[in-house]
Amino acid sequence: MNDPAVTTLGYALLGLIGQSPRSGYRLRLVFETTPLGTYSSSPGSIYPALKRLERAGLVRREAAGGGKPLFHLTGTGAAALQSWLERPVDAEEAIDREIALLRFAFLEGHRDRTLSLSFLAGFAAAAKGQVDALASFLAGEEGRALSLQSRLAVEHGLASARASLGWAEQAQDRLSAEIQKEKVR
Amino acid sequence: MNDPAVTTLGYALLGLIGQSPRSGYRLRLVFETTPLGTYSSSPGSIYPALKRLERAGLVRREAAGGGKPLFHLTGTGAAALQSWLERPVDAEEAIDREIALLRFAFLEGHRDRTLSLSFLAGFAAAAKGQVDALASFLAGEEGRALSLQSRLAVEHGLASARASLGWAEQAQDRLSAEIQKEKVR
DNA sequence: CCAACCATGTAAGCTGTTACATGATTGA
DNA sequence: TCAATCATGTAACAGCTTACATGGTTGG
Repeated sequence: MNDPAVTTLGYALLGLIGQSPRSGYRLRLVFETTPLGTYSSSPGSIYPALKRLERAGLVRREAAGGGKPLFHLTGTGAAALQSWLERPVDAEEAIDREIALLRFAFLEGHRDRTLSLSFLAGFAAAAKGQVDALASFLAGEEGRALSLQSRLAVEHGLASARASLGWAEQAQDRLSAEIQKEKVR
Repeated sequence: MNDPAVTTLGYALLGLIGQSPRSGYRLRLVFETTPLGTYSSSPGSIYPALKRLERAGLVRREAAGGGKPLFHLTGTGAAALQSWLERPVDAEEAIDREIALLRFAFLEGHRDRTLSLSFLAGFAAAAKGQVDALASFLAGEEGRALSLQSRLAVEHGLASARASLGWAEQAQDRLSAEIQKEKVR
């Protein structure tokens, strides 16, 4: 993590709050009702995480017009989110692709769509790296010594990395197309 | 987990020890040099995990012929491993497929290959369930409201689940073929 | 009025991470 | 002899999970 004090759950919260200010409960519901639920979560993790973000000065509770207080990003919080979003895709993220995908989803908040495109390029490169690494592991000495089922298990990783690679290429096309349409309009 | 006291790392260790007795250091090296490294690890997690398994009576240190002591499975340990391996693939494992794959790799230890085949059938069904869930999420109200990038992020999950499904079908064929060959021989 | 949902928390326990510590053995 | 690798740990810290606790509001 860029900011050592912020976990993946913390960044997910920052990203959601960045989309629109919400209460703790609303944030919890997002995790409960969307595929974002992978970053899990129960009151026992979300509320303390929000408190940490608050203590770190990344979010602020603000009650607008007599309603319940909602969480808003502070300047520092927006900057922390931004720098997390712009981090290059590393090898770790090529293996555990969910975190990278989370970043991709939140990258949409930015006007500058080229950020998303370069993210996809980096993601594709990382996926390709994983494909190559697994393929050469299978072709190498250790790989050839594997039993059928261990080999199949590794091949699953390979198939999964290939799927990610294919997805990234297609996503680049679709995003470019959308950018073109926006230019024309 | 079946046994509440055993984590994924614990089962990975049980599986490896079940393949062949090893020292703590050898076990660590496996994690450092193979794709199993996803279940991570540093001395600070492996040694305490081994100690827990020992305390729980699932493994035993045994020094054969004056060498360094190696970890062996106890009867209880072998039973715990077995029941973990035979657990049906649930929805959670369909999302986070790595744990399921770990079980698949270790299932090879069993003579009875039909266990592996039924595992693959269950895995395929779970993957299909994920595919359907994500597809209907995208087709539903919430899905249609998604921005392009959020939609693409979910589609990545879909592509990944489809890859798993395809892999499982192919794996079933290859495993069946191998079983046929064994019968003939 | 009562159930369901809104809304926010705390506490115990456990596991994993990082970093540090220690000593034996082996090869150049 | 000195560095690398073998080999096994401990300690501090932090985060997540589960379970429990509390009270307001709304609809049938």
